[in-house]
Amino acid sequence: LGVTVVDVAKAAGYSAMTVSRALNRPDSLPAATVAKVREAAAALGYVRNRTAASLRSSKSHLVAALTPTLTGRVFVDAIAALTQGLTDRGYHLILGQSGYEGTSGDELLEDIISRRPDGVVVVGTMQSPRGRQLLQASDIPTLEFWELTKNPIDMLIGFSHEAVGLKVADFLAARGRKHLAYLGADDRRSVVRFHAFRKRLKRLGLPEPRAEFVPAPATLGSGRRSLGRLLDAGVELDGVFCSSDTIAAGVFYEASSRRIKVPRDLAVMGFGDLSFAQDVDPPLTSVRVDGAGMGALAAETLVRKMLGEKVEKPVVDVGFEIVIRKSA
Amino acid sequence: LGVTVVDVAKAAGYSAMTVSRALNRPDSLPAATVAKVREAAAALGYVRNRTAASLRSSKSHLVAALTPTLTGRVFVDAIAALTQGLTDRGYHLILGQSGYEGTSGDELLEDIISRRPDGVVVVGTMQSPRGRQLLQASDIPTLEFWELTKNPIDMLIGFSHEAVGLKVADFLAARGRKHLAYLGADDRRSVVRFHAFRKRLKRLGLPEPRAEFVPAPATLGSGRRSLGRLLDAGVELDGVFCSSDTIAAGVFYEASSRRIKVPRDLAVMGFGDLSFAQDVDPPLTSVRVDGAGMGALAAETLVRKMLGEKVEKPVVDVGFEIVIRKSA
DNA sequence: TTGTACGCGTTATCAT
DNA sequence: ATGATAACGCGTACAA
Repeated sequence: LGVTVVDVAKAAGYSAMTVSRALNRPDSLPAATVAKVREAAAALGYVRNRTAASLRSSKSHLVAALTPTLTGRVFVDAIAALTQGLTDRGYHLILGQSGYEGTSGDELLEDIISRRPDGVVVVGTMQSPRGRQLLQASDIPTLEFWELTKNPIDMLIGFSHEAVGLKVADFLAARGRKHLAYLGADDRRSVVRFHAFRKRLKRLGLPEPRAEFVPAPATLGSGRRSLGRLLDAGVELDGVFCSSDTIAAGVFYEASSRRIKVPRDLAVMGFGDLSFAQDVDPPLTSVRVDGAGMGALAAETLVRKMLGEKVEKPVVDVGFEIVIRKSA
Repeated sequence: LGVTVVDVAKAAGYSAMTVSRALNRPDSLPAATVAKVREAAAALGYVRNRTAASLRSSKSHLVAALTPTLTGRVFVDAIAALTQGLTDRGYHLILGQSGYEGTSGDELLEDIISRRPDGVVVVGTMQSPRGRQLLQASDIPTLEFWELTKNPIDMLIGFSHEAVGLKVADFLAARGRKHLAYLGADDRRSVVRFHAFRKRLKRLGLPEPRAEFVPAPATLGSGRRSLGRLLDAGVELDGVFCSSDTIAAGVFYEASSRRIKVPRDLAVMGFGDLSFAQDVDPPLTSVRVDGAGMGALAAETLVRKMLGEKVEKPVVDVGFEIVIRKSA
């Protein structure tokens, strides 16, 4: 592994430069030369050193992702697609978790920048002012991911959690539901959906919705218990909007154990359209978000920018879709 | 961002070397010197360049993870814990997905090695001979993760999928179940569990278990349909072992819709002990694996090795546990 | 088509 | 306690 281009050059009877060229841009040399170099490289077990290459060319071919603790199926799909898209284009993804409070977000960011990534994906949005400044000063192409926000640093791919809340409120209201509740995790995006949900209901002249929040990540059990609490408190209810399909599944269980019929007595909406949504009883009406698609688009967009091409649409709202099944 | 140690040195009235020392090993200098250097660095917005540092010191502080397409909750927990453990110790994780067949596994590996990671985590085990050779030749500390195998390259942290199959067979047999089936995804580890399961049943003199495999990742729906197929075929059944809790949930649904009582008529065992296992009806008996614990241990072990310390137990079987609830 | 000289930013090493 | 020098391995820029 201590083999360098110079060693390969000697073995092949060329100079280091020719080796470099043969390996990186084989088209610019006679096939014969390339062949000899490749042979020598293989014989010596040469593996190029991208650290050195990065230093010299100031291109790291590295993209850093800053994420809160990864959780949620759709989200994992998105990261997987992002990773794949980058890998396919010759980039590697390095992961930085901003979730835990061990390192402050800004420390993490500086840590990341010290690697001189060619691009950065910020999941959620960069809150800290110093962080934003650091990113802009470094003029590293930056893409915010997952949620639409008002002042993107540069590129942004996501969907509007507020729009979700509004649309679901309309949807349930249009179906004649009046006494609604929101059951969700307490992460920020879920809270945003709730506020929009409430706001729209108010505008529609419907009663203030009840809300039950539980610590993320929400589980089936917490959904079950959330509904239980509401019902035990005697709250009148004919529809619930859950912050995840998992919670909705819990609602199904609790409703069933109390002989409450879905959707007759209670309309249930989930979020995420997980794979099981179509297979539960009744099939779950949910909000679908294309995580994998977002990840792939993010990879493509970011790479384009990193290559210096112009990105025609730096901000993309990928939207969402209400998948209507039987539960609401 | 073009600020270098030399710039900081000038501003602080020292040499580049002193700046380097002040930033990296502050203890080795007078506090006053360190303070001045820090001040100058902050004023100039200096962020160290680890690419250059890596090249010179041949320590990248990078760990590469080679994973099949990430799927499964427990598994994601493990990766999250691994990332966190490494980050806390000053390393970054770079992700390489071996799942997709776009790049061959070996290409991916060479790509990874070109970054000169200080350590590599192979999820699952390195199959390809050339891959193994590449890793051993490079003498990069390597840790195989997730499943116990016979010839680890070096370090290994995981559990025995074979042991799971055996133990579950014993468990169901001990409870008097005789006509068993295995419902699972077709990934390799699931298949290993099945073979062990069958082998042990045979030794116990029980009938050959039926098996239904579906393409990974398995969903609730596929579990539901798998059971349906067996039942439609008139197979006699008093117990099933599922390759994931998700499949088991599907079995619950199908059983319920056919008026089959769990566990009276049918014992159901899951795998993974996902968060919902305790909240379904009846609570699901499952095999628990401590993903987060494994990830944390892997980080600790690998870092120890990378620092040149001796790793007393290079191979750790973290085991598993059957969590007995009501479904079996 | 191929080679030479130099520099990327840092740190190891030896000196003072 | 601090500095001078060189070197890590590669690619840019130019030359031949």
